[in-house]
Amino acid sequence: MTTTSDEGRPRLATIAAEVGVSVTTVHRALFHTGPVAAHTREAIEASAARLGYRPNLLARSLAHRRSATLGLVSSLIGGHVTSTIIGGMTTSARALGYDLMLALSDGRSDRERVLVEGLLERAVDGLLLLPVDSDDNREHYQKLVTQGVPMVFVERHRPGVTADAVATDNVEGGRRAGEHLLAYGCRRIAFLPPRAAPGGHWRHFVDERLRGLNAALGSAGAPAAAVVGPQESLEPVAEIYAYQAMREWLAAGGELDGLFACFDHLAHGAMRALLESGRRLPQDVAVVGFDDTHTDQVLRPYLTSLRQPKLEIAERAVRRLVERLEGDDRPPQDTFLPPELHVRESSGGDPTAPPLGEAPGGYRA
Amino acid sequence: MTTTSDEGRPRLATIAAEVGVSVTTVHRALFHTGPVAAHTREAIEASAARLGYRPNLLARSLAHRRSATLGLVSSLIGGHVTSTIIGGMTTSARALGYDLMLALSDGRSDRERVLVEGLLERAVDGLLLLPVDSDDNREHYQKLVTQGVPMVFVERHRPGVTADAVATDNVEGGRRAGEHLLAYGCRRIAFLPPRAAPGGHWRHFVDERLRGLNAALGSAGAPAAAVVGPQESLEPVAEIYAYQAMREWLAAGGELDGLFACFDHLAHGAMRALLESGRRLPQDVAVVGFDDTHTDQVLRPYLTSLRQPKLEIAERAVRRLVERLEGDDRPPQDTFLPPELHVRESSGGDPTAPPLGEAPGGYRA
DNA sequence: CTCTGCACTGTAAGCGCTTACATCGCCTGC
DNA sequence: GCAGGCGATGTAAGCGCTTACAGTGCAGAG
Repeated sequence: MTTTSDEGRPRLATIAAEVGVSVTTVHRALFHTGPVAAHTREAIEASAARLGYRPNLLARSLAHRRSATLGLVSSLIGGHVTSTIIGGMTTSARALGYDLMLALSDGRSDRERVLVEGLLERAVDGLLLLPVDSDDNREHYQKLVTQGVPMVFVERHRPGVTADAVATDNVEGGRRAGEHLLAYGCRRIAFLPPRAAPGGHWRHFVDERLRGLNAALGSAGAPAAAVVGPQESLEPVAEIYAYQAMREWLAAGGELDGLFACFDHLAHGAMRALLESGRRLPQDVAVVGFDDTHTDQVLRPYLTSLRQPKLEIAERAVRRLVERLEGDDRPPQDTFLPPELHVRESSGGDPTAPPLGEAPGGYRA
Repeated sequence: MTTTSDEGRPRLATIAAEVGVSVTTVHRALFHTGPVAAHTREAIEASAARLGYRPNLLARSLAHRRSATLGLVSSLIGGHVTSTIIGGMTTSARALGYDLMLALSDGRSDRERVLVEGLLERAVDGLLLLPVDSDDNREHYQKLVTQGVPMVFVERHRPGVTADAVATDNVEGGRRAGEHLLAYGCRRIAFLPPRAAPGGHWRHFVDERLRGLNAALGSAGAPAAAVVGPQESLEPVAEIYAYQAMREWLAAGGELDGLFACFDHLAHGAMRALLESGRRLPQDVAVVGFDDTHTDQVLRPYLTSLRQPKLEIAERAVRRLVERLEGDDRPPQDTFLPPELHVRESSGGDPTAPPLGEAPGGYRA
């Protein structure tokens, strides 16, 4: 069970023996934690270099009662947004002297609990949470909060847990989408949510974005958005689900001149269905998505989309957590950052504006 | 610097004191490492449960000289393939009792070295490496190998390092693409590599895929593939780069009836340029990509693509590493897994086969 | 010339868990 | 009735690093 790499791994004692001083002195020399005579220090540093000494952070952590490690629990990792945020957090954390330990729940809330416990056993100093978007673990998280485990929720609804959160302002995103579609002249605006995922995964996202949309419509005196369904589907690929849902909805007599899709993948599938139905985009239907993926700039018509400030979210979440670790005990706080609207061809933006070159005014299949 | 959550955290000694036995006995009871009288065990378990005892894995690791943690160093995380593989590895690792510690180099090889050192200081038992695809760190890795650090390279070329590797068989992928295009009737086949990335990032991928392609062409007596350029570009988004490169190449008189793009994002951009040039896909030009992203099934024409066995790669890499940790010392081995070719509309596949419904035979912009 | 102070070094007691070794009954076998 | 064995428990010495507490010796102050 012992890794071969540990066999003769040098430690402080190895150097101490070589140089002929105490372990304490070696420690002081290498970690600058006390005065050491110049020649002693040199001898120690030389010995350390020659032996290829590498401190054992496990031991340091044990002694310090601090591991300089943050636990990261995420329900998913594959998506553009999530993976960018996770990447940003590892980078931000490292800049502050912390490393990240990654645990993926694959969307299962029972597993999530186990993973969190595992991270705590590993003595992470705090938790960054992108959990499953369900209420199953509310009590568990709240209990950890009362136990004093520092945690920050990232891009997720916190089901009644008194902890910090940093997230995109989805309501504001919905509002901006709505205002934009209204300004473009749309009057019959539809909303396309994802399929009802097992466990209610995206529920809060969806609710918030729809709420913002309807807020905008409402204050302009426009009717509330129609919701494109059916949402019960077994199709797991968002694009395909959206294509099917939009087709069925249109076939059932759905009418619209504007569409806000809950995220880009859905918009892409829906646009395909709209184009195939003979509608022109954006003349007949203007479309707005959410996430601002690269595909938006390749798939015609170029998709108008809301872009989350992903790296800023990552950076703020990590910073907030580290502040907590370092003693800040202000009451937990929500930080909502508004997404940026990028107007493109699909909702009347300049079709030549995207980098892929000129194109005809409207776009048809 | 002490996290608040550590204050009164129960330890073995806490339970021992409560129950009135020695720490050793508590240890034996909780970790089933020796005989304990039934009533003693019950009392200990009850106490542990009431106190919410959570073992400190740091201490265990220190004593065991084994952390049950694998270090994962990746140059990137955002992409579909990489993030799926990383997700698969965390899952596979956990199934074998290991956790993953994630470090991202952002494509900088100097940083990569630092990250690897950091992970080793954290006493990870072994390394999973998806490093920058350059030779900069060859010596460093080789030195670690000689020091006995167990490591497995994943989806990456190992520049002369005697360690295990698990990766897609890119040469075979290129060959399959070539054979497929030939069978479809293509005679003037072009290859679209990514822009020359700073640091030569994708170089080995690219070389291998091209080599396979040309191998297929060669054994069929066809001329070698033309390489679409210019590859010097500052455009970082692959789709956009590909669009521009293909346009320029066509404008400069490039001719082709088949295209193998080094990965799907490139194919998407290139197809846009081909369609805008008036060519029909696949009648005038058949296109094959690599990665099998979801976009392939939304963007018309649906793209023929090679799919890496991502989860199998993840699983095998982790398994190989764990085998090493547990004493297997067979000589390092390369495992290459062939990608699956998924034939779709862009190279003559049934245009109705993809899930998005029927479509006309050819496709034009 | 003694005293204070500081630069330098060492000793030892942890951090929380592990484990080799020792102890003490008590049961079984002859 | 006693050796041997085994079950149940304890003692203590680590794992590698940290740190409070003590020492040295030597400078400069008084």
